[in-house]
Amino acid sequence: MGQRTTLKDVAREAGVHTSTASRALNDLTRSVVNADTVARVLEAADRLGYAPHPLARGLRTNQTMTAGIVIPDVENPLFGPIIAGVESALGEDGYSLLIANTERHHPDPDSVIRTLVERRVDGLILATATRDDALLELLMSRDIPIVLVNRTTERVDLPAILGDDYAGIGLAVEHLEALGHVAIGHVAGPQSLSTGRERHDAFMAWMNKLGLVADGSNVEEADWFQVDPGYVAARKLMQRRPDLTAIVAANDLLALGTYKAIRDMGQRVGDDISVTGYNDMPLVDLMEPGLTSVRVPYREMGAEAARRLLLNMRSSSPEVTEVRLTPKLAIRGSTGLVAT
Amino acid sequence: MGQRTTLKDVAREAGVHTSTASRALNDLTRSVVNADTVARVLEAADRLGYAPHPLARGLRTNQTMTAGIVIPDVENPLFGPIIAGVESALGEDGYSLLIANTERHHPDPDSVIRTLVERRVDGLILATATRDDALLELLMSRDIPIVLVNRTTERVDLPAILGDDYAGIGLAVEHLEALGHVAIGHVAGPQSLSTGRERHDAFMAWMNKLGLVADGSNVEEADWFQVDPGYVAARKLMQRRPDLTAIVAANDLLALGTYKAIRDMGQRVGDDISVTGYNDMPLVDLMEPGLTSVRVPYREMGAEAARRLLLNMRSSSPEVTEVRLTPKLAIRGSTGLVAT
DNA sequence: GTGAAAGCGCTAACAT
DNA sequence: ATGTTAGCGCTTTCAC
Repeated sequence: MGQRTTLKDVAREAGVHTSTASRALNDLTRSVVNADTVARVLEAADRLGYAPHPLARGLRTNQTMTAGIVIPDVENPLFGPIIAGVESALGEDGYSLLIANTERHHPDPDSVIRTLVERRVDGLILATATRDDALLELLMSRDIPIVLVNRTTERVDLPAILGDDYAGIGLAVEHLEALGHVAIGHVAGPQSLSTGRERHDAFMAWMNKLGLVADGSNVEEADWFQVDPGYVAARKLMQRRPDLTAIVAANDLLALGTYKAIRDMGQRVGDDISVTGYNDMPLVDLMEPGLTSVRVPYREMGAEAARRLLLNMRSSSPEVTEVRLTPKLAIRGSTGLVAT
Repeated sequence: MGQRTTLKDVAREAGVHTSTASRALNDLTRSVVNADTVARVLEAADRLGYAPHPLARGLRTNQTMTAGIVIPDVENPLFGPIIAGVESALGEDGYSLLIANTERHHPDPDSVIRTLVERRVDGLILATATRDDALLELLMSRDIPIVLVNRTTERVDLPAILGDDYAGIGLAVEHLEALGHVAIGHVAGPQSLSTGRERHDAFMAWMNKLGLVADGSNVEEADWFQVDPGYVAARKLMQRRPDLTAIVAANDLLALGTYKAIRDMGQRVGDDISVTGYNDMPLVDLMEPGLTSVRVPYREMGAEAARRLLLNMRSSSPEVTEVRLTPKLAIRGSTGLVAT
């Protein structure tokens, strides 16, 4: 109830000056203090249940010991694991996580980041595909360490922790090819997003690599990473190329839209036309048939981003490496041997 | 790059003392300052891009302008909307949100909350079912305003924003009864969680209210809110009561487990046995058949919790009201007329 | 209506 | 090895 115990209380209790108590409590300066003074201070701190005031400390040291994460859409289940990974890795170093949600159609998405900056976060993790605007300038001019996660942008000289979409799409295409599929189509995501574009490019590259035909007629772009756009795109694709026996979708929602389109055309998913998704979202294993999907280690991605951020916050010459995490393929009923 | 502009800079620029600048910048004290002095200060602040240092201010005012939210499992898609609602409502009042994840099987779940308390959050939203331990004492002794969200506990004198499970289960049972179902079973959630218990009690109450038999033989408890425990419980239930034509599951995952069990026994979901879920998670509409489910306004729940918290942080006599938000029923293919 | 001065709790440069 | 002192940037008495 009453006042919280301060360093002064601890110092008085241990019979030393506050500065000595401060030094004794700090790992880095402890060595300079007499061993049994340290013991006395620690004991007093412990007994009084002392916890340093983060604001006072931060004001002095110019660090808040918080990082911020900017999420484009917290309601997307994708970000849960990322947040969990970030929070957990930051926590190990005593950092806390401030969360900011940039809803779609947010009036001023930048204000969200600005708020974080004004909060004096020590670092920032951006899960938003950052566009090339003044915002990045602001951030970099403030010398706030930044790590991108999941999506990246063109222009940047920023560290990014990403899924290896090239490898992931490769898993899907190779799996289909091994099942005998030759006429394989791609329901692509919006090419304005790095994930959409990269998966598309990877698809083309793998098709070529495996000697399969990819002339552009077997690709259709969806407007948005959602079920309905996936349905629309898949329909177009199948009407143009009725010979396709397999479709690689750029994410799970597009794949589920593709399910619908396949059924609409009187075909069976997995038997007549194989489908693969991307992300392995919760519940896609329970669809009928279960969706074969590329699983991206999102939690690990978040943790890795946090670790990179911690490193760069400490270092004066931050590394800008791009890390690609290796995905796995979860094979289920939506893919099967090519119909003969 | 260089130093950030401080209040001192603004004051100098406006030709006034820092204290005057402070008063001019603060909504509450502005009235006491000469109108054109205010204008001069505001202009200077604007021109210099001044943003107050939250740590300095917080140290002085003893407020951090942050709230914390404790989530039992960020990876559960349920919490995305809650977080979004909280963050958005807090943001409107200038508060930021610190997130803390208590994974299941976390070695020391309390340490998570303790961290938040040491961070001096101004308020706390708990989405965890708080057990009756010393922790709550700590929190209440610190006079930190708390709001529970989604789950509640027995003992407490704490405000809580919850779904109206009684009404929600009522929607499901009445819907089934209207379809002609009489022999209705319940796959219950863990009775140790408030949601599990409340939905169970609501089920019994509604069955009685509608004059349907609920003798306990038509209820089976699942160990955990997951698909497999749901499967196990549903199987047991159907073996004991082969006459059931409908099953109300305590959440969507249990309902999907029930799907499996129904199929295992050679029956068809929706045609032979109707199933309802609870929560209306993403993708359950795309299951085959689409799951009829009780939709809880989680985003609104989060927003409401944040608003209550803001109120209680301001007030010296916090309200401890419990708010129940009204759910809706999303009707899909998993429920149909009783087989004749 | 405005300025002067103190102080929130801590750390760090300087002195001893 | 410890104490003294100053100050991070702000708000808020208290004077005038």
